[in-house]
Amino acid sequence: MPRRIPSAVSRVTDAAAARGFPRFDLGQIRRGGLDCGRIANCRAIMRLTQYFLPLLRENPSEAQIVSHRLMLRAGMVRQSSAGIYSWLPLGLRVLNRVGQIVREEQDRAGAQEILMPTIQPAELWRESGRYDDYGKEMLRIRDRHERDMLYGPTNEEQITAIVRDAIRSYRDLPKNLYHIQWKFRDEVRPRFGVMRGREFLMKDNYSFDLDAAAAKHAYNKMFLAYLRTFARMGLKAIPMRADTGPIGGDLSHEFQILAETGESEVFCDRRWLDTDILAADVDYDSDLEPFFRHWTSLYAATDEMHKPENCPVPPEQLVSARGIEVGHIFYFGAKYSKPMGAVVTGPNGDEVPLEMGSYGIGVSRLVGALIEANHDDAGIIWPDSVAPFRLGLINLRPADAKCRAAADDLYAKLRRAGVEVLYDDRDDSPGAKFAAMDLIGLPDQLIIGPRGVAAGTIECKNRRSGARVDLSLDAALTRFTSA
RNA sequence: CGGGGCGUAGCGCAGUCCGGUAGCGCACCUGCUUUGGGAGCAGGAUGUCGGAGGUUCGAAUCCUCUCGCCCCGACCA
Repeated sequence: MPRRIPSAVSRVTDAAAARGFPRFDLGQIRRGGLDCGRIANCRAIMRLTQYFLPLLRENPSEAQIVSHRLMLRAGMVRQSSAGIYSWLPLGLRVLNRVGQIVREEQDRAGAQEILMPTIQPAELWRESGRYDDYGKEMLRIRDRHERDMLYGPTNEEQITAIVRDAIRSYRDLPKNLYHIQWKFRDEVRPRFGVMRGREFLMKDNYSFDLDAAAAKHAYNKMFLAYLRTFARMGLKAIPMRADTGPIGGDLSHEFQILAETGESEVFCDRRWLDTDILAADVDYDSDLEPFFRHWTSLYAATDEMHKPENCPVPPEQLVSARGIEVGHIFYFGAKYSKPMGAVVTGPNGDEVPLEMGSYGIGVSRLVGALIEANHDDAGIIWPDSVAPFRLGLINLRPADAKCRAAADDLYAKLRRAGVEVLYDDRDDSPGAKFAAMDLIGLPDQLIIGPRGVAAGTIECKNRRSGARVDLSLDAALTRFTSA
């Protein structure tokens, strides 16, 4: 690179550094030593005077349940039509966070990410026989050539077609492919905001194995991955024996979060309430059957699967509650591979239909479910792992030069350290700022005001506990940059 | 898809029964004063009353049709 260009760049980065952006070392970037994701993040607007955060003071009349109300009030989403939403900056950050945790745990479990289309040809669904079965929930579209298309409600057919065309031998197995993509199901009655939308973001994956034993291992891997995924979000999602529904198949578990606003009735052993579902770290390549048996030994079943007359749990030990379904896994063998001709040549030369499973996580639904599980009267309380920003920084008196200097300085240092901090630098009354920050629910708040600045301290408030502590600016910085 | 409810300013609502120049609170704009839990004063802007048709001298209001949204149920990640 010519010499004079880096100097021009360095002037730019000097100016950027003065505004709180990190100074980029081009050499370091070229050597791959600087995380480009972090650079992009550091460029993002995080000042409330510039950020698009349309807060609502009152509850919109169309929103009835708490997560829907709070998502609208906190400027996370706006409704476009029934069950269809636009995601605004704050909401999109959470959606991406949730998606990223799902992605990391899928990758860890050995699944590989792909991206399939939202629009699918009807032909594929005629092959599996589901085109007529699926009914009015499938949004059918006709293109300009009068070809029948559809907006995918799920992707079993699509993935089966991809795999059958690409995989010939049992040596190519196992495979597990996932994507995170928008789906559409034309629900008769969408409700509960993003938790029961018509358009929704879902992670779905599909496992392909040679025989039932290998397929069960794939199922167990996903079972484990799901426990880990939800635990990382601070959610207790109980695996429950479930009906296989229109996907079909032999074995199925739903992962349910207990919440008053859950849409279905679920039953489980009382001991689940005290069970801590850890983000278990188990070797995915080991025999997972003992693990699976352990986590399915305590009774838990959805309404359709629960039969009071032969329930193994005595009534006094049984809990009946409402559940939000955030994940669903299926083992269905050759249900799709057989009619669609997805076969491999086995070890002894026979053609064998692939043994398949499919696994879903409602990514957009989880955002609502997370709020159902984490809020109080003042607003949302984000778990750290999914919070749109780690910190909120409030400058109570932007017009005061000392407050401004202290807040700008802290903001710049936090940004430089890669901390995601939403900075309320607006000229507004203190009460309004406190209320806004509580509403959007960032895990911790740093509050800078004339009182503290005079004493050389800022206040640090934890959103969940409400605990407040006065810290020096340096101590506050260390607290959130040293972890 | 059955049953119910609601569409009036960005949000929350009154006005509709009983037709007569479209209102209130918050938010917004301007100015001044304020500033540690949704500030005060003064001034200002904002509407095809969901849409179409009809009745009438005159319709947010009455009649007909229609669209949208919400709730309960059935259904669903």
